[in-house]
Order: sequence, then structure tokens, then C-alpha cells
Amino acid sequence: MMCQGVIQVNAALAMVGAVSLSDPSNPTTRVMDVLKFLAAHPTERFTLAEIARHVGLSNGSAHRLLTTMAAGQFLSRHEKHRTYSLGLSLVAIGQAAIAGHQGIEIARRELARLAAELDMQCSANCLADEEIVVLVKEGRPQSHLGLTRVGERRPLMPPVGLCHVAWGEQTLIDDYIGKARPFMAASVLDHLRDALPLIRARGYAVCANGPGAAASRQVLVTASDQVRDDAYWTRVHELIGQLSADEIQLVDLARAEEAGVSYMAAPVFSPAATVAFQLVVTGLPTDLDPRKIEACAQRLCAAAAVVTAEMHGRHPAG
Amino acid sequence: MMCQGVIQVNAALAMVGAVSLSDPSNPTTRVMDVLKFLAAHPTERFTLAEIARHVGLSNGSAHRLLTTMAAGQFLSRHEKHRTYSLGLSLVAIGQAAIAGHQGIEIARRELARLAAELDMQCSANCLADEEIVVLVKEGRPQSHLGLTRVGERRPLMPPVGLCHVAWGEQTLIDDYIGKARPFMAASVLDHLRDALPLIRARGYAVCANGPGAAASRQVLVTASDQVRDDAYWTRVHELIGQLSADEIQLVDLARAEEAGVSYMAAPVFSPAATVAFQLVVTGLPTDLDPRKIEACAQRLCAAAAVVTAEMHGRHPAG
DNA sequence: TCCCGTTATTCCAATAATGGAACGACACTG
DNA sequence: CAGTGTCGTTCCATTATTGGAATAACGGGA
Repeated sequence: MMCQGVIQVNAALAMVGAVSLSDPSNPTTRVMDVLKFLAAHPTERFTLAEIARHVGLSNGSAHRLLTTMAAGQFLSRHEKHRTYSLGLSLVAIGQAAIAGHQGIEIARRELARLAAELDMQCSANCLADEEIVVLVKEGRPQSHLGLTRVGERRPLMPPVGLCHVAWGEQTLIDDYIGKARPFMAASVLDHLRDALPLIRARGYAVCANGPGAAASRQVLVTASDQVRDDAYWTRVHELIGQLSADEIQLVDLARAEEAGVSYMAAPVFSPAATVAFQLVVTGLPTDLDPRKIEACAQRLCAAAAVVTAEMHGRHPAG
Repeated sequence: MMCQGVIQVNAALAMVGAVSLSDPSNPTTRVMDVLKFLAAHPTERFTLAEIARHVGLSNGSAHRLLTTMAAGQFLSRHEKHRTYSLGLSLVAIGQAAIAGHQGIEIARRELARLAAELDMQCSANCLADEEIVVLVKEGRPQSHLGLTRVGERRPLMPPVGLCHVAWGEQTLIDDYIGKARPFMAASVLDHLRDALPLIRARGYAVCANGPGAAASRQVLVTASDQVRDDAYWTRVHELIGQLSADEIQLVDLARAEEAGVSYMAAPVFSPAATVAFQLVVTGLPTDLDPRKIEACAQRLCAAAAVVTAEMHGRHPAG
């Protein structure tokens, strides 16, 4: 029956607040979309027309939007080339946001320590509106693939964001699995479902490397430069279908020796006992033996625990 | 005749882009206003009604605005207390904005060095839509008055923002002086006018301490907590009228021994040869002799020059 | 516990923003 | 140097958002 799916979707929407549903063209959303788009490309500059295309605006609307934002220094405008990028006001606002979330600075400190100890790439990301947003990055700057650049956004789809999902609300879990279902073999889907309790029990998530993970990375990274059109989503969905069980969650750490570990993640909890953000370690050597991996994971969890503690977070009861 | 004033105002508006004029209730502006308000109070949390009052919105509009922004993690919502503050997405966007403005990190480094050397409070601020926005702060954290907190905003009025004005466009100068004119004695106004070429020649601005400066600080600081209503502007205007010539710009450094220096500022130029932001030193000891003040100023200018150079800025030809 | 002031949320008519096209300007190219 | 495509800007009727009041849900105090 199709009914169940519909009910789930409605529940999720009611949960979120139904704003995105009833407002097909919310002006607030457009402002945020412009900022999100520009934040995903911090070093580039875009013309009015480019931005209009990327966020789906008419030139006329984009013109007033960008002019207004530039007037307030939310965007900085390069007069010569008529291009826009994030403005200085956002620097101030970003600093203020950090001041309001003590966890961020603590996380940065711990991630830097972690990156130095393990000589790996460490980052933190949070969940924003069905997307994963990179908040902090420490360690070897700008990996060869430019994989995780602060401000970048990726859709919440396997195999990323598992910590957000594993400790998230039931509706989020249902949504996550629901989005993956059409593209996964039944056995792999079951593996994904079973992975969540395991992640909760272990306290961290670990994904194996492999052709699916690599291809997925490739697409997601290169795709961050382009519009998320139907072709993009088709590719993403195809890639999800190609993921192996180990690439979704590595149950048996011994199997890591085959292809290595793609990433490990551990959650940081907020005072409200929800996942504030997750700490991620990537760029692990491929020749790590299970013992080393276990040690890395424990070190990562320790860092996450420190951050949780210092920001007065609480581990959810269950 | 009144005509001249009107002409000036129209010129200024045409300059800015006339967006703020023709759009009495621009939805983009409202988003920015909410962010600006929350950024000015990074550590506090506000209810929907409070925010609606402060930015001048109806509860209904504020509700959808805040809900939408919270859904995208532009605001974080405290479910228990139903309060809002800046969200994690803004952390990412702020980091991205910093990545796009190389000058910021260089400025932070130089300001930190400066603060350490001089044991004073150093900050950087930029001009945004007729307001001064604090971008960076280094040195003794949170002065006794909480004078300059990152994200805070102050109206562009004497005696602040002189570097922005002195090297700014003629329309900005006219606007600045025009706004001050109604509240200043003619002689003081002349002093202000004459100060701008002096600042350009010296390469920095320096204001003396005194009753006017102190009172002004007091009002501006305490006022950052409240709505900018008519009463607020009346007080600001009164205070501007009370400023002495030395409090606007200290022509003779020897006179500093009387009351000390309120602040010193030097401009950092962008590649387009405009003022990107200004570096400010505050919290100077009151017992500095003119030689020491001169040395401080030169050290400040050196820092500004380093930042300008490293971000490939150009000093304006004139 | 109840009450009361405040707050969050929903709804609809009034209002202001939007999108599309047309214009003017620019840069690039052959 | 002219042609051509793209870009930025302006304009107006259509359309979606806004503001205000009514409603519901708190939360603090006695």
C-alpha cells in the first residue's frame, strides 16, 4: 500500500513546521539560499545572472535581492566585474554565532588536537534542513579533493550524516531510510536499518572505503559546483544504490583491511540531549589494522565526549 | 534655503541605490535586521515577541520568518524556552565569508600582535549601511564596558568611523557632516570638516577623551540593548552636540595629556583603493605622553599597512 | 490549584513583492 | 569595427506575502 509512505511524509512535514510546504516561494528562503550558495563557494565570485540561475530566481528579483544585501554588506560587490560574494557583515554575524555556541570553539580546539595526534583530516558538521553543513575543519588544509570545505553542503543521504540520524528523532530516521529505500537493494537497506542501533551502541559510526564510497565522494564534491537539478539527483540515487553494506556501516572492523576506512564520526550532544553536530575524521591511511582503527575511534569518541561535556551537553537517555 | 539639504539627501540615496527608499518593507531587509539584531547580542536569547518588537514586525510575520530561518539552522531555537539565537548555519557562512576576505585573518593576526605589544584593546570594524560593525576583537577580552563586542553595530556618527569617512566618497563625507550639522556648534563643525584632510595626511585618526566622549560611549553601549527609537536618536544627537573639538579629532597631540586618548584608528585599503575596514586601538592609558601616543599611532599604521599590503590593497591616489 | 498576563499560532483582506519582457549597456569575436 | 550574445536594470500586471485580530497555549504568581 502506498498509504504508509504518505502518512510518514505528512508526519515529517508537520514535525518541521510545514513552512517549506505551504510557502512555495518564501522570500526568507531566497535570502538563505543565496547565502548558502555563496557559502558553498567561498573563494569564487558570481554575477547576478549566475546567482539567479543557481537559486532559481528571475533576474529582476535577484537584482533587488542582491542590491539590498550588498547595501547591508551581507554581500560584497566587486564593482568592476559586477560580481558578488559573501560580505563583511557575515563575518561579524558568524563570529557572533560562534560566541553563542560555545561548543564550536571547543570543537575546533579538540579537532585541532585530534588532527595533530592522528595526522588526519578532522571536521565538524551539523544538520540544516535536510542537509549536512560543514562547520569547522582542522588538519591538513584543503585535501586533494577539496572534500570538506567549511560552508559546503551535502544532501543527507547514505553514507553521510549517520550520527545525526542514529541519534535523531524517529521521523528523521524514517525520512532517511525512506529516501534511501527506492534506490537500495532490500538486503542493503536492512543493513542500513540495523546499523543505527549498532552506531548508538558503539558510540560512533564508521564507513568502509570502496568503489561506491569513492564514486559517491566524487559526485558529491564535483556536484557542489553545480545546480542540483534532476540529473544530479539521479546520479546521487544511482550511487546510493551502488553502496556496499560495509560502505554504509562497517560492522566487522577486521574487514577494514580490505579497502580501508572512508570516515569515522561521533556525535556531540547539546544540553537538550540532541545531536548538536558530529565530529568527523577522514583521510585515514588505507593500511590501518583493526586495532588502530578501534584506537582512532576511541580517540574520536573521547574528543566528542570532551566537547559534549564542556558545552554541558547530555547524552540521550535511551 | 532648504533646497540644498534636499538635494544632498537625494544624491546620497541615488548613490546607495535607492533600494531602501522605494521599498518601505523589503522582506530581504527584515531577514538582515533579525540577523543584525541577534548578532548584536550574541550571548542572549530572545522570544519571538521580543524580536518582533525590536525589528518592527508583526507577530504573524515574525513567526513565519523565524520558523523559516530556524528550519535552515540560520537561527537556533531553544524548544524549552521558545527563544531564538543565531544558528549553526551562520557559523559556516561566517567561516566562508572569512575565507573570501583574506584581509580578515591577516587583520586578526596583526591585531593580536598589536594588542600584545601595546597591551591595549584592538579591533577592526567596517561600514555597513550607515553603520559601524565590529568585525574582530583582540586583546583584553570584553572590556569593563563591553564596549566593542564582535557583531555589535553603532550609527556612523562623530566621533566614530572617521577613517571610513575621511577616505570615503564625497557623498559619504557630505552625509556624515550633514548628519552632524544640526547638532554641532559651527566652530566644532568646522573643526570636524578640517579634521578629514588632517586624518588623511597623518594616515590615522585620534580622538581625545573627555566628558563628551565618555558620555557618548555610555549611551551607545547601553543603547545597543534597546530599540533605536526617537528617544535614542535624541540622546545621540545631544551627545554629538556636547563633543569638544579634541574629542572629535586631536590636532595637537600634546593636548592628550589633559584627558588621554579615547581611541586611534587607521584604515586598511582594499584592492579597489577603498577603505575595507579600519583598525582601532582603544583602552589606552590616560597618562601617555605625546611621544608615546605618536609611537602607538605609528605602530597602528604599520599594522594597517601590513594588512593592506598582504591583501593586495592599494592606497587611494589622492 | 487557579488565574491572568504574555506568548505563539492561525486566518483573511489589504498590500507590496514577484516574474517576465523590454530596454540599454557591455564585452567578446570574427 | 560591426555583430551578437549575455548581462544588468527598469517597468507593470499578476500573485503571493503581510499585518492585524482572534484564538490557543503557555508560564509565573498567589
